[in-house]
Amino acid sequence: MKKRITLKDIAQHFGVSIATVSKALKDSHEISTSTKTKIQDYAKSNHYKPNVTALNLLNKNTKTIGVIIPNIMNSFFAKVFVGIENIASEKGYHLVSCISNESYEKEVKTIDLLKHGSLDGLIISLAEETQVLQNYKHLTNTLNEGIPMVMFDRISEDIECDKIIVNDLESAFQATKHLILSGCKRVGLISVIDNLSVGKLRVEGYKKALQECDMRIEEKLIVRIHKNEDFETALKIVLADKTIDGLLCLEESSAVNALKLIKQMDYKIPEDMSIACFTNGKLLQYLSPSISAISQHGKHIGETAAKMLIDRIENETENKPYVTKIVKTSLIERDSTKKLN
Amino acid sequence: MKKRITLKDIAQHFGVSIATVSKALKDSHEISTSTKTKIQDYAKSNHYKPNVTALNLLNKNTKTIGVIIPNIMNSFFAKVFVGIENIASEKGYHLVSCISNESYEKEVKTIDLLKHGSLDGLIISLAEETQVLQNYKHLTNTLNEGIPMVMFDRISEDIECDKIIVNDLESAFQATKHLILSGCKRVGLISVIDNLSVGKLRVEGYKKALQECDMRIEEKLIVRIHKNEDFETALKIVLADKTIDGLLCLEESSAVNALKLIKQMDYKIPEDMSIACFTNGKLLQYLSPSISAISQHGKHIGETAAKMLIDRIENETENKPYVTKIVKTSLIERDSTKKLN
DNA sequence: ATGAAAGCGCTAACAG
DNA sequence: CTGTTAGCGCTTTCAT
Repeated sequence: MKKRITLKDIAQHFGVSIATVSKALKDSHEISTSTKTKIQDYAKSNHYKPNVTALNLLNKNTKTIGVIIPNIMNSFFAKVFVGIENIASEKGYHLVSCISNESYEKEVKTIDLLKHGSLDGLIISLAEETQVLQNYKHLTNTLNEGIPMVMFDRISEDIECDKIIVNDLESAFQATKHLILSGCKRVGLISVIDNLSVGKLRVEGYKKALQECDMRIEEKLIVRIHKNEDFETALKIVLADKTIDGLLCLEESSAVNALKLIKQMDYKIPEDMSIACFTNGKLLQYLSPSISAISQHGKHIGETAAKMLIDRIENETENKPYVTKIVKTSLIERDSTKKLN
Repeated sequence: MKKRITLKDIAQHFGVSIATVSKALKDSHEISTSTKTKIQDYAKSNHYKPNVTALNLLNKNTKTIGVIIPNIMNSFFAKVFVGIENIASEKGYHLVSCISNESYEKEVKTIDLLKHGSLDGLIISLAEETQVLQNYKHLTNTLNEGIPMVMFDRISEDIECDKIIVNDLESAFQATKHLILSGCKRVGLISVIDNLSVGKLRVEGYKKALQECDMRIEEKLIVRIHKNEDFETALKIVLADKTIDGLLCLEESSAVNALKLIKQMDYKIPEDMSIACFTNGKLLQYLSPSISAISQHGKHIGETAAKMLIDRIENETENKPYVTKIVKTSLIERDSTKKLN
């Protein structure tokens, strides 16, 4: 790397002290106009740029936020990331971003790498594996070391920090009710995220809706599909029961997969089967039929998370109590749950 | 932020010098075993972590790579990002990531923010606006300041650095030929990216294929739709010509949009109209019919870019000539271009 | 108006 | 074996 020009270089060039140069470049009144202009001109034409690392060392902050996301190919997380980036860049913060890839080990390693002083704060959504293991030591340690943290979506009650989530239970409740109101008599649930906190909450919301509508909760209608299991097989087993006429999928990809398979099985949608799902990805509106979905407002979540964190970083003295913000989802009704006349 | 423990703190605690502590923690042979163990134990139980900023200042590197991407919601860029992240984290580099949002100004601002010393290298794909303005001063400056850079996909010939691209021209050529071989007599082209270098190359490839097949190149079959123009209107104007029976879309979203509209116009696909497009997003395989697409192997591009950059960073002395790597795309044939019997 | 000195946290050469 | 010193690039008192 070509050596960058420093204050020292400029000082030597003019035979003045480093302090003078520093002040001159800051337009300090302590320095005579003539020295100031000659130094400023020289600095400019030689592309002097202050060394951020040195400033960080001095100021003990880095204007950098760490972002740990399970999977950027997931449209919800991508949207959150966009939101975080919006606010961060607006407020002059850098984003050091990592993809945990749902791995506990990667998450731990990443945090370890990040927190060694190069970071003012952290925004994180837990890896699936971490939620399964429920081992949060890497996070509590980070907090104990005084690094502010905001968790979103996949959080843990056991960690004391600011959080931002959606009303998962209620959203599932509403979506299920929507399916029932659109004519479904027997609604199944498909979860490939039963390991996640949000997955469990959504199941509860589903159950609550059934209860409220005086429909029986049948465990066999709740299909939990894990990583190593075959989606198609699992789906077909449930759908052997031909009275099922509605499906709540707890995330986008299982809805898309289900739609494809169900169409192949010669169901008509929504006539024979209605489908709704969580996470309003771009995909859903283009499918035939388009799929009704719960929008989690990812961008807004990201923006809020960034604001909360930056607020925490910049007002550390205040010692505000931790808050958990809840973002209300929106149900976007599409053809897959069209009411039949 | 709670104050982190430093070498100085440890030194004071034991009444030894900072240097001794530093060496002890490095398990230096210069230090007696007893001092080493007591210092190491104390450091461990007090969660001593070296201050990375101080080390960066000392070593004049940051183990940090800047990544500037036009839009993370685009599946190609998301895949590239995943690839970059893979390699970077494997080699112990952080990623400072920014989304330019296709804006020249954001790109310039970002680079300005990043390059002031907190960054060992940069990976970038140009914003659309930047490619239109063809103003690359922010990039050439960065290079002149000795910061290694790798450009991918949306590059400029005017910038001297390592690059990695796909064979856009040839890919379009092959896709067009594929449309023709599957029975199309008159192939239109839809470009919403005519501003981009890659867009222009793809048009050339399309033309080349027509020529080779002795088909006339008709400018009116080449639809260039810009940001402020209405996609639907533009598409319908071309499709007033009912003899068009094939469509090459230069990126994913226009293919998806076109499919939807064309289906609404009661075309049968692929019987009446075949469609192929660039960028193999997750969407395409789930549409009815599924759309044939050119995979640009984003993840591989990302990995390659990261490797090239890190190589450049870690072997700066060598002064290797700049290379442009070309990644070969793959055409994934799906139902939208099924050959008719 | 300018400069000397201390210090941010750490390392490394050199002394003792 | 341990300590002193200088220095990475910069800012900020405090002298002069």
